[in-house]
Amino acid sequence: MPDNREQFKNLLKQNGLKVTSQRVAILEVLSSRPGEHLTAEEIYDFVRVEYPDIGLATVYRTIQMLSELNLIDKLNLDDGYVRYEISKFDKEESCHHHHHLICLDCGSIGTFQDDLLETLETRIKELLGFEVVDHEVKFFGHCIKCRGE
Amino acid sequence: MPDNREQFKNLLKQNGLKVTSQRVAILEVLSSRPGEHLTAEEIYDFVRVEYPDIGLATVYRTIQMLSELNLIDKLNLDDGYVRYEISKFDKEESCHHHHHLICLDCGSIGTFQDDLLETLETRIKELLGFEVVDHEVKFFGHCIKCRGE
DNA sequence: TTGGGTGCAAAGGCTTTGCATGTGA
DNA sequence: TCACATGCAAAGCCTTTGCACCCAA
Repeated sequence: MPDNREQFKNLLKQNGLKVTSQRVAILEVLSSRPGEHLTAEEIYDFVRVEYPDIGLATVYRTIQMLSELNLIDKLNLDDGYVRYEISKFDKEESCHHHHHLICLDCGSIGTFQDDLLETLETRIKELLGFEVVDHEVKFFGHCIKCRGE
Repeated sequence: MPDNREQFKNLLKQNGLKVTSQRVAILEVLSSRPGEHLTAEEIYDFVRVEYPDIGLATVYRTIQMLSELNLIDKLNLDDGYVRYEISKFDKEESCHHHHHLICLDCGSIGTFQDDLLETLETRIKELLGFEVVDHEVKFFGHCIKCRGE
């Protein structure tokens, strides 16, 4: 998406960051795979197809930057890898992330959008005085495919 | 709690594991600090007060075992440490864990028990055919203490 | 020109593993 | 006795960092 790419370049400039081919390529890899949850190593492998000379350290550094710019979301499944996916919203609006449905059988990662948690967050604020600004929800279970088998 | 300690010893025996003073001591440390979320290193430091000769590897191995026996729960805050706390239920009943309220200001970790998520889980099953068996929920925000300051 | 970015390799830091010794049952 | 558990140290493994070179602006 050339439009998004322009937005990205502007965002970099706005933050005093330089537009490099590596950064564009890494965002491109993530943008072209929405819903996939890639590890740094996997991103590295995808980017190397176009940029064989890129270093893994650059991937890590760019990932960190993209995360701070809220362009990508982190997902930790406690398997030793941190995974990343492109955010649905480019700006840092008060967007609550979707929930992840992790299949214990095949390892697939589904998603689910819901606003029921806001009820919960209101209740937490009323009962405990804790003001929620973000949340992270993971559901573990069996996906429809694995249940059928 | 001498009663819980007996239960623990029996559980070990039932699983063909030996009752050692190190294992008892480690569970004791976690049992006596409910609601605290200790790293392996912290557990190690506490246990060493009574057992100065214990090895860090033993702590890691015991933690893993306790986790498999569902006696302790894992908590990952993505800060490089995995934390552990004693489970509320000794047996592996269908107990859904409590939610964690993580203060972005002071780092304190509160908890919240709720069953609203079951509604959500029912909806997920109906809409997507995904059968939830466990979940993990973290809320990030500002605790009542930090909000007052 | 010039300060941030990159690649490479080395270092970091939590966790796991190998192995000889120790110890519950 | 003997299989499992422990301690110590080394190895693993993902990630970060140092540094010289490079390149957008």
